[in-house]
Amino acid sequence: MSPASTAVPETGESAVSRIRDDILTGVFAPGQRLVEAELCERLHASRATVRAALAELDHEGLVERVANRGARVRTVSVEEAIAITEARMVLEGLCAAKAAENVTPDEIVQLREIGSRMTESVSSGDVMTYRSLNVRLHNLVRQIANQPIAEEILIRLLARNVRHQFQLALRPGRPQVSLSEHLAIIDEVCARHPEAAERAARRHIESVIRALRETTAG
Amino acid sequence: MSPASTAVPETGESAVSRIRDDILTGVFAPGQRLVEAELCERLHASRATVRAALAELDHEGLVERVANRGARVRTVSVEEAIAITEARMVLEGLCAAKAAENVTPDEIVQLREIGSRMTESVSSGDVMTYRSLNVRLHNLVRQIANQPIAEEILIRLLARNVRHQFQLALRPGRPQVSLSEHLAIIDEVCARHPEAAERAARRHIESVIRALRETTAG
DNA sequence: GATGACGATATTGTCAGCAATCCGTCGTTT
DNA sequence: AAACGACGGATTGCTGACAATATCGTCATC
Repeated sequence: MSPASTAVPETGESAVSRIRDDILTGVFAPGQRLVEAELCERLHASRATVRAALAELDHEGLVERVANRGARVRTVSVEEAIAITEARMVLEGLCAAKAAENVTPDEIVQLREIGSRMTESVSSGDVMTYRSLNVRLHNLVRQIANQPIAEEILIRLLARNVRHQFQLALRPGRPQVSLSEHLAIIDEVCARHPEAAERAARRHIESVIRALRETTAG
Repeated sequence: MSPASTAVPETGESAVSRIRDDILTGVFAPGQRLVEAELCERLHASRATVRAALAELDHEGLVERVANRGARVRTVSVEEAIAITEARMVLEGLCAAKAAENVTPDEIVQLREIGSRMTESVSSGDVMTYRSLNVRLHNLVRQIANQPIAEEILIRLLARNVRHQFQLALRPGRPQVSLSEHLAIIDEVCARHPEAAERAARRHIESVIRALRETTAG
C-alpha cells in the first residue's frame, strides 16, 4: 500500500503527502516553481525536510529538479503521457496475467461486484462513480497479481499522469468504450486465463492510448 | 543516459555513484548496515550529502531504509529477482517492439555487428566479452526504442539484481542458450517486425526466469 | 542599437550541532 | 527464575547558518 520507498521520516512523509496533494489537486500548477524556502513556510518544516520531500517527488516523477536551479512541477506532454501509458500497458498486462493465475473465489466475487456496479454507473451516467470504480478495479487486479515490483512501478506511472487520465474520463462516450474493455478483463481473470487476461488488459490500455492520441488531433 | 532522476547535485552525485559502485562491486555486502557517520568519513562528505545519497539509492532499490533505524544494503531474494525479471520481460518486449518500428539502416549495422561478435565470443568461450556485448545489445535496443520512461525503469530494475544476473552469466552452458535468443531479437528488430521482436525479447527473458528458478532448486 | 562583461540578488548545496528515537543492558520486583 | 521497567549508548531526524552557483539587471563598449 505504501506508495514507494521504505524510508518514512514521520514529518517528512506528511510533507511529501501535502506537496503531492497540492500538485495533484492543482494548487501548484504544472510548470510552477517550487522554492524550498516558500515550502518551508507553507509546511512549517525545515529545509532538510522539504528537500527530502522534493527528492521523493522527483523520484515519483511529479516534480523536476535541476542542479542549482531548483524544482518545478513537472509538465507532462501528451507524447510523454503516451509513453507512460505504453509502459503501463505491458505492466498492467503482466499483472492481469498474474492475477488470472492467483485469483481466489472470494476475489472473483469482488471483481464481479465491481463489474456490475461499473455497468450500473455507466447506464446511469454517473461518471465520477465509474471513475472511482475504475481505480478500485485496477487496484484490486494489481493486489491479486501479488507482484510488488510491477505494482510499485504502476502506481508511480499512474500518479504521473493523473491529469491526463482525468481529462480522458470526462470525454463523452469514453466510459461506454472502456466499460466493455474492463468487463473483458474481469471475465478473463475470473476464468483464470492468463494469456487472455493479458491481451484484454493490453487492449484496454491501447484504447486509452488511442484516446490520448486523439487529444493531439482535436 | 543519466541513470535516473534529474537532480544532479555535483558532489552529491559522486557520493551516490561511489556508494552505488561499492554496493555493486561487493565492497558493501548485501544486508550490511550503512551508517551515515561511517560513510561521511569514507566519502569525506557531510551527513546531508550521504543522507541524500542514501535516499537516492533507496529510490533505486539498492538500499533499504527504515525510519530511525538506518539503511542497509538490500538483499534481493530469488523470488524478488524473478518478480523484477518478470517486470523486465514485458518492458524489454515493449522496447524491442518500438525498436523494430524505429530502427535505422545505420542501427541495423550496429546490431548485426554486436550479433556477430557475440557469436564469436561464445564459440571462443570468452564469457566476459559476451557479457559486455549482452549489456551493449540491451542498451542499444533501448536506445533505438526511444522510450525514455521504459528505459529509465529498466535501468533501475537491472541495477537492482546485477548480482543475480552476474551469477547467471557464469553458469556453464548459459551463453549458448542465450546467444540464439539474442540473435532472434536482433533478426526481428532488423526485419522491422514489432510483434515478432516483442515475442523474441519475451522469450529471452522467460529463459532468464527459468534459469533463475533453477537456482532455487539447485 | 546590439552585445558582452560585471555585480547584486535570489536560491540551492553543504556543513556542524542539537534533539528525538531506538536497541541492548542492567537492576528491580513478583 | 522470569518479567518488567528504567538507564545508557548509538544512530537517525531536524534546525540554523554558511558557502557556492545561477539568474537578472546594469552599464560600458563596439
